[in-house]
Amino acid sequence: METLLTIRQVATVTGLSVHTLRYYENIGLLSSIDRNELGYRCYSSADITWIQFLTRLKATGMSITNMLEIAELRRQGDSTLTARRILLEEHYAEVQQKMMELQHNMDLLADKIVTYKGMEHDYQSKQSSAE
Amino acid sequence: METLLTIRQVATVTGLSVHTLRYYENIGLLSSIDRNELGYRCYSSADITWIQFLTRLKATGMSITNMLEIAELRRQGDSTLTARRILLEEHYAEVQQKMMELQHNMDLLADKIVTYKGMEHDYQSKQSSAE
DNA sequence: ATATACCTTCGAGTGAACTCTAATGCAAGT
DNA sequence: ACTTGCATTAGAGTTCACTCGAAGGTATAT
Repeated sequence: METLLTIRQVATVTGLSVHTLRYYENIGLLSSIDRNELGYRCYSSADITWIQFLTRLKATGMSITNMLEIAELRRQGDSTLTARRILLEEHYAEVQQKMMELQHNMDLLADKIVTYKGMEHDYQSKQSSAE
Repeated sequence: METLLTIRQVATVTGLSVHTLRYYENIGLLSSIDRNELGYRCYSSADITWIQFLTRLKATGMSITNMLEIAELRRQGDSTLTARRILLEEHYAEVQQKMMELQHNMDLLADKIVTYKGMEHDYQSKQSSAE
């Protein structure tokens, strides 16, 4: 028999808040989380895996709207595997592009830091010569 | 005599909107933009350079609050050069850290894409054997 | 003279992604 | 009996960084 987790346990495991887990279910990112006899949510290990996948998409900057699109396709079954894989590949390519642009900006920032060091040196020379 | 730019020209050059330029001035990211006889803003080339620097900080994910801190130090003159440089270095280190984490998540996403391809293959075999 | 195309200010509105509150209920511990 | 600690729902509030609208002024073009 599979161990089922409470919402609080899932929050601890995934790093999401209890609020966020309910929010994700409300908007349709999580579908059909089972309830126990008291109406409490019981998460299966498949649910945890799916939440961790969503977390990874979020960590790479995917919007909730795009995650919803993938969640909706998943609900339709294995016939949508290719469609989902293509969405992931597109997202991957976009993020790679953004990372390259970010690295460029970081290089410019590094240049600026060097410039600052030169200015600090000049400023300190001026201060000491004025003594 | 230096060429001074209108707010619209600055918007075109920097890629920020006219609204955003006024917003930045209101909150203190831009200080003492000169006005002409009609009260219109006249941006100097030093102003443009500063705006482009802010744009770069923004592109690397710096919050407006942190940019304000740097802008405030800049207003106090060259004695704050070292303080500003240290803030930049800290920001740089944080972003490098985030980029490493992002790359890790991207690697996991790439693995997932490979998994999907295997699942697609299995699904297609099953479909054709069921014919 | 009037339309257009700018500019000004202040302050309200937007969208994303949560984040929290209120009202309510159950069930085990002291 | 009552507190604590968890759960439920709907819906309101928050934060960030803009983004826009209203009301009004000025200068050039027709």
